Amino acid sequence: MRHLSICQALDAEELTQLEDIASDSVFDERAVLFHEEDEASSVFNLTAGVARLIRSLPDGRRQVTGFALPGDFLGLSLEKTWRYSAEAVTPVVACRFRRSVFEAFADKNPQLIKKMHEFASHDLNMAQDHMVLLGRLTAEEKLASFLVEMKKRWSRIAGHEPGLIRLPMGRQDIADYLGLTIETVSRVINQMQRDRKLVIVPDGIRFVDQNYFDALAL
Amino acid sequence: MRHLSICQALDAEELTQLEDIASDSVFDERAVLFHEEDEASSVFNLTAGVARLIRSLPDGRRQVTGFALPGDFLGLSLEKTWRYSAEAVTPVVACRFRRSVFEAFADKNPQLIKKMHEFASHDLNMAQDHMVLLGRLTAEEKLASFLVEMKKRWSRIAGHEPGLIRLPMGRQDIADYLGLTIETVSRVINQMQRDRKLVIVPDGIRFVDQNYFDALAL
DNA sequence: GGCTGTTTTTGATCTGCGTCAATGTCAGCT
DNA sequence: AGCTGACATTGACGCAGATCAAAAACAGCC
Repeated sequence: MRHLSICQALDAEELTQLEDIASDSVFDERAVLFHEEDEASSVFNLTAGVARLIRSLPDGRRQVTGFALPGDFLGLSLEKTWRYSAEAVTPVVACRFRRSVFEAFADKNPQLIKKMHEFASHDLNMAQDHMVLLGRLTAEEKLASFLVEMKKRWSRIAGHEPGLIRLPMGRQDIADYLGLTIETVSRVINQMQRDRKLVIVPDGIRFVDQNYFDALAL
Repeated sequence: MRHLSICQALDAEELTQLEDIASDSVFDERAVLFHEEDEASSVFNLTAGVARLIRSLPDGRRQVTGFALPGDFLGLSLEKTWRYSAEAVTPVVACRFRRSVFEAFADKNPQLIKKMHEFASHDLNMAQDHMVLLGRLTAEEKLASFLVEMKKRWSRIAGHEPGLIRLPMGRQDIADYLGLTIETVSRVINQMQRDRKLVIVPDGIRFVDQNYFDALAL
């Protein structure tokens, strides 16, 4: 468990204690990390891979509320049940804490709770950005915003290839994230390629005309 | 400052201290409580009235990310700048804390921070619900969900008239909340009235066919 | 009451994106 | 290499909701 960002709040001894209550879990592609409405008995910190966070409607319609990348936390809200499902888009390695232990630990470390609150506030901002995207942007603007977001997020992750925007999730996941259909996602991305705004490469895309994306993105 | 829900976390003495750093502010209809990107120098707790929370795009498109009702807090994320604007939909009375003082107080009361984190987690859930609404529901489902939500929220507020669903915000605000146009909001609500699902009354609506709404709402 | 500005409703028309359907592409397997 | 199943792309068409335009309802205010 190296480089656990939330642990800025802790001193060396506390960090050792936290490591003691953690264990690594590995998930295959498509595996379910946890399911909406199940009891939330764990807190996760993604170490490697990408997961999609999903809310489903009874009739099968899905909204992907976000993608979890290495370094991201799941379950910091400490609610009794999960409010969304998480599924591995690629093979995933996650550092896992038993919820009860993590909570007891947090109760003794006010700085950790404050850090958790900062993370939650950040997620809330992201969620509000995404509401604007879903409610008010066109399909083209949605795709541009998504690609710019992914570029920003990958650039923060050590070992990424600059210039390459990895898109390990499928078109259907992108569509469900942006409130579009798979066909519209495919059409818009391919139109952007025809217009020389980007090139599609294995496992992702590359920007050709960064200005175009900056002008369109939220 | 009566019945400040977050103060469950505090004992009597602490509560007195918190009251000492609070002052009441009054806002006329349409007044701006604070503006997106301004320095967040206050924390608010609505005492009376309704406010809309807004994110705006450079070209004037708006997304209403939420409505604040009596009892709701604004600014608990303790970020340096506001990420959205708040405007009074009706005259508003708010209990106001100077941010620096509130933050210093919170740092000495871990239970208060934990409570703030619970509030933020709840807001995050609401935001995720709203993403599903914006991304995947039809206009009719959006309106039904909105009305059911307002019914639930008013019913928690002392002194409301049961059965009446107050809608103090205008049609444009509802449209910007649901990712629709004002015309579509008007058409759908009036169609529901023609179909005897609800009746439009001064300052709001009343459900006639509760089952219809329960079946449609998220 | 009548005047004025604002908001809501209603109607006619248009269009961006969804739907339906077919074809193409690629990875893994034998 | 050829087969198979999953996923992506492309095309034709349709429709939910947007846009444009006008009328109606309403709230202040003198």
